[in-house]
Amino acid sequence: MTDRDIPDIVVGRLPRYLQALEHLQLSGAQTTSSQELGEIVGVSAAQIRKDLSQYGEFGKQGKGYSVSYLVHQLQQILKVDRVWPMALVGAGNLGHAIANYPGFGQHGFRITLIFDNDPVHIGTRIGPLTVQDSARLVPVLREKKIKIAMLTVPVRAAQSVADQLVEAGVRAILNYASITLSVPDHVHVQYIDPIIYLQRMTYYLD
Amino acid sequence: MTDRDIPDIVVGRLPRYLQALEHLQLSGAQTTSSQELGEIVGVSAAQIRKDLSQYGEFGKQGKGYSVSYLVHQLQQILKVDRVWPMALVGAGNLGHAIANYPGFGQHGFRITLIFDNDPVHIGTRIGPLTVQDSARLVPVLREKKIKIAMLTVPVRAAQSVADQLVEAGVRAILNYASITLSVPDHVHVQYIDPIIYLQRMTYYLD
DNA sequence: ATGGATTAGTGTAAATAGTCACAAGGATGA
DNA sequence: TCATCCTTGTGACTATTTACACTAATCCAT
Repeated sequence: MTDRDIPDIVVGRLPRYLQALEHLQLSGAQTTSSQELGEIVGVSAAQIRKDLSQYGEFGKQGKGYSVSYLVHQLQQILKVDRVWPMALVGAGNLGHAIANYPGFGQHGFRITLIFDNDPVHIGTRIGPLTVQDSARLVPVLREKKIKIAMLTVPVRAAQSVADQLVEAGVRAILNYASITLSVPDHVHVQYIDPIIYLQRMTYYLD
Repeated sequence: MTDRDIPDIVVGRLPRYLQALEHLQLSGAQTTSSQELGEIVGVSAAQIRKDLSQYGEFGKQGKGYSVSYLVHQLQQILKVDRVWPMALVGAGNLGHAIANYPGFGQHGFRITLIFDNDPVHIGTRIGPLTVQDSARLVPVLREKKIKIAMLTVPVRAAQSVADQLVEAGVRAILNYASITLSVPDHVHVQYIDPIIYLQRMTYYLD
């Protein structure tokens, strides 16, 4: 079902479909169509149908898609039909904001560990968690079998922390530091850098 | 020079080249090559040469690129060779973290206005700025000719705030709310939603 | 029941993006 | 000076992605 040869660009759209479907669900919609969904996410109806057809037949001709069923299917495809424990490395300003953001838990992503290398932060509490010393990062992540980590450390520390995450068996890194990380092929990295996005938009301004 | 028919996907890579070049600059490098740059950002050397060739000839055969010259050129192309005043709408947790992040200023993006509609926040200070009532958003942004805004409001408010931003003449929105915004063609939107990125990675996990 | 309207899934064509390989320009060292 | 080594810029080619158009299934109003 989830063959590896489905292009990454298709995979990248699935979470946006899911997001829109969950909003539809909240607003009480029972069914939707590729047309409607496409208008919400700004993608052509044909594109959505083709993307979904990579994984099966989820709709009914003449009727559309059952919202709850499609939500369920997409959750399975994206493997978010379970709870993912995550580690957060970096307990600075951004780290705190992220640790306190309820959206992760609402979508099955649970921050279970927070690390920092600064003695000022180590031992302090953020919500229900205590900030641990980064020195113990590798053994702890290994033992807890953590597969996902978020990186909110300064640029100068990012690559070295990433190396440790890889060593600890982490397979997915959400990187907030403004640097391209070098990791093995089996590790996935996604970048969140507001500057990059802003520069991408100023290009089009006068 | 900056023709509109240069594909968006090319434009999207330019900020990453610039980021890498600025790091090279900090580490003291005088020149670089498409080869080296490609290794840093994880893109083929030919891709980089082709992307840059859309805008001119910036390198020297046999020698490579002058780092500082290419930085300068990319800054011009991306229009970040100036200071952009920005508005921040939403003074919650995330809004505070963003307002206090020094990276924006370091790259020529200056947050000059902060808005919120919650009386709890209105009037409070964040750094040198006072949080203003969202009710005054449109006239104030118009008067100050603000072209870029960052959105850190709850999902339920995001579209309505976006509509106001458009009305106020904003041309670029960096949206942190997990919803696809509907805006006119002349307004650019970039999305920062960690859940989307995480789901994109869990797909590839076991 | 029936005809018209709707909508999914899909094969094919078109458009877009990326890779490759090479000519040409410039640097370097004997 | 001249031969060799680098590295850019680019045209041709390949691969990928998107759009289009059509069939078949379903719904709904009459």
